[in-house]
Amino acid sequence: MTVSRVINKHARVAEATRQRVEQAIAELGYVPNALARGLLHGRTRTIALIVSDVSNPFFTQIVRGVEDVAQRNGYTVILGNSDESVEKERRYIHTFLSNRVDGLLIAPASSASRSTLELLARRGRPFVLIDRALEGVNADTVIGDSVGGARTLTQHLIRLGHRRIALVNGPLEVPTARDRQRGYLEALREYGIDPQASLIVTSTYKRDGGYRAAQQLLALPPAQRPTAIVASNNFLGVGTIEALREAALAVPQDMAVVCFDDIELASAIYPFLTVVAQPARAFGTIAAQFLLERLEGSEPSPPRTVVLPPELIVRVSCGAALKPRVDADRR
Amino acid sequence: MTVSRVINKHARVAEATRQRVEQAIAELGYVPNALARGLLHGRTRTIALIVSDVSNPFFTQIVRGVEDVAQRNGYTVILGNSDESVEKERRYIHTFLSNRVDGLLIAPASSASRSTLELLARRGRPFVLIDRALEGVNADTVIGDSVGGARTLTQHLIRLGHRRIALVNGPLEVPTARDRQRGYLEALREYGIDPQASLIVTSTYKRDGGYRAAQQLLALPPAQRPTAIVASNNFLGVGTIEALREAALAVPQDMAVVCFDDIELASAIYPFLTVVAQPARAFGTIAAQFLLERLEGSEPSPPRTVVLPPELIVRVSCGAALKPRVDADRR
DNA sequence: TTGAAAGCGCTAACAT
DNA sequence: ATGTTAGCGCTTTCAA
Repeated sequence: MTVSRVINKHARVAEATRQRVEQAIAELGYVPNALARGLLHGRTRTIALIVSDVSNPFFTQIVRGVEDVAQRNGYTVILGNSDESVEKERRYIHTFLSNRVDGLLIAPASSASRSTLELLARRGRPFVLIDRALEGVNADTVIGDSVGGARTLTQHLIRLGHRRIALVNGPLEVPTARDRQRGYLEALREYGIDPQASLIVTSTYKRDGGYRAAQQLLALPPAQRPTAIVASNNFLGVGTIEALREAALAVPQDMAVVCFDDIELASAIYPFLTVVAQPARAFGTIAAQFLLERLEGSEPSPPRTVVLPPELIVRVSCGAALKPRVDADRR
Repeated sequence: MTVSRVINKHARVAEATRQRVEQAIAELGYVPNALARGLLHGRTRTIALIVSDVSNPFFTQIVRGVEDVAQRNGYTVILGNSDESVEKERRYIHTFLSNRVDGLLIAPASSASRSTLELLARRGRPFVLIDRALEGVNADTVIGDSVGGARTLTQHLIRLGHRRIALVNGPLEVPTARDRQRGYLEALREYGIDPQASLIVTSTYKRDGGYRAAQQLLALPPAQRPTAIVASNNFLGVGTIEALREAALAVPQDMAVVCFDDIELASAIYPFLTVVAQPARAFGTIAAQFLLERLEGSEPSPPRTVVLPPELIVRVSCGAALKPRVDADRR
C-alpha cells in the first residue's frame, strides 16, 4: 500500500494522496501493527529491563534513567521484576526473547544468574548488566564501587571512635553483598581491628532481613555488642533502625547506623542517616546508552565496564554524637 | 511443522518425534516468536501498565500487584511512566496499541487524559483506570476514597485542637487532588471552621512542590499561619517536613503534619507521621483481575468501580504534642 | 501421525 | 507516483 510510504515518510508520495491517507488514518483510528513490522525486520525497537526489586527506590531511579534514554531514542521499555529470584528472572528473559526485544538490561538476581546469562549470550542478543557484575559473563557492565563505598562507611565510623562495628549484609550470592563485605573488612584491617564473626550477619536485602539481623546483634552479650552498624543497603538500614527503635535504642546516641544507598524520602525528614549514595539514575542512563550503541552501532566492540563512584553523605551534624558513650557500651 | 504441535502440546505426536524435536529445541536454543504468534492470533498475552510516577512508592506497589496477577496468569507486563504528562501518556498508549497489548491499566496523568482515553475506548481495547477516576470514561475503575481519607485526616487534626489547618494539595487537574480538597473542606465545615483561601496551596504532586508550598505557608503573617498541615500525598508530606525543618520548626511540636499515603521506608524510622494509608498493592491486583476477566471472559459487562477504603495510621504516641501551643501560635 | 497450503500485517524490491 | 509480489514465523485447516 501507499499507506506504508506515508507513515514512514518515504517521500515520493503525491501531496494529495498523502492528505487523503492521513485523513483516513485519523478517521479509522488506524495504528500500525508493530508485530508485523517486527516480524519482517527482525527488530522491534523494544528493550527489556529486568530489576531485582521494583519496590526499591534505587532500582526505581534506574528505571527512570533507562526510560528516559529509551524514549528519547524511540525505544519502548518492557519491565520485569525478578524479585531476587533466579527462576523468575529466567522466565522473564525467555518471555522477552520470545517477544524479540532488541536487547536487555539486567540487574541479575544473584551469581546463580550466570548460567541463564551465558545462554543469553550464546543466542547473541546484546545485554548490559546493571549494579551487579558477574564474572565470566561477557557483557557491558555498569556498577557502583561497592568495595570502596563500604570501606568509606566503615572508615567513617572508625574515625568517630567506634571499634566494635557490625555489618548487616545481604545474601552472599549477590555480588554487591560480597563486595561490601570485602570493603568493610578492608577498613577494619587498615585500622588493625580484628573482625568478629559474630558481628557479621547475613540476611536478605529486605527490610525484615535487616530487622532480624539487628535483633540478632542486640541479643549478643553486652560486652560483645556493637556500638555501630554498617547496613549493606537501604532496606537493611531501615530494618536495622526499626529493630533499634523497638529496643528503645536511639540513633545515633545509643547505636550509630550508616548504610549503603540513600533513602531519599526517609533521609529528607530523618536526619540521622549517614549513607553512601549511588547515582542510581546514571546507572540506568549509562547502561541504556551502552545498549543502544550496540544496537545501532555496527562493528562489535569488546565489553566495557563502568564503575560509578558512590558519594559519602554525612547526615548527622553533630558527629560527636556518634562517639560511643560508655553507658551505651555497657548496655 | 510438527514443532508447533510439540510446543503447544497438541497431543497426536509420536513420542519418538517429540523427543527429537525437544532435543533440537534445546540444542539450537530455539525460542518461539511471539510476534508471529501475535500477528496470527490477534492477541499477545501482554498487558500494559501506565503509571504517572514510577518513583512514587505508591505506584511501585501497584506495579508489584499487577505483575503478580499477570505473571500468575501467563501475561507479560509492559510498563510506561507518564511522569504526570498527558503527552507522554498519549505516546505510550499509542506505542502499546501498536504493539497490540491485549489490554491496559492506566493511572491517568490528569483530567486532560480524557480525550486520549475516549479514543482508546473507541478502538475497543479493554482498559482499567487505577487511582484516578475520570468522569465520562466508560471503563472499570479502581480508586481509593480520597474524599473520606482527607476528611479523616482533617478531622483528626481538628479533634486534637487545631483550627488553622492548611492544605498542601496537588494539581487540581488530578482527580485525587480535587477530591482530597473536598474532603478537607467537608471536615472544616462539619466543625464550623471557615476555610481560608490563603491556607490552601496548590502545587505539583512532587517533593519540591510540597517544599515550596510549605514555605509559602510559613511566609504568612504570624497570626494567619497554620498550626497544622494536611499534605495531599506522600511526596508533598515529605517536602513539607523538609521546609519546616529548614525553618527550624519541629514536627509535631511547632507544626503538626499529616499526609495522604503512607511512606513505608520513612515512617518506619520517623515516627511522627500520621497518615491515611491506601492498600496500594490491592489497587494493582484488583485492577489486573478486572482486566483479565474482560480479556478472558466472553460477554461484555457494564463497567465496575471499586472504591478501596484508606486506613488512618496515627503514628505519634503522644497525641497531646499535636495540640497547638500558645507560643507556636504566635510564631 | 505428519505434511502442505494459506494468511495474519507489513515493507523491500521490483515493476509500471 | 503508485501498485505488485513475496516472505518474515506461526498455526488452522485440510490432505495424505
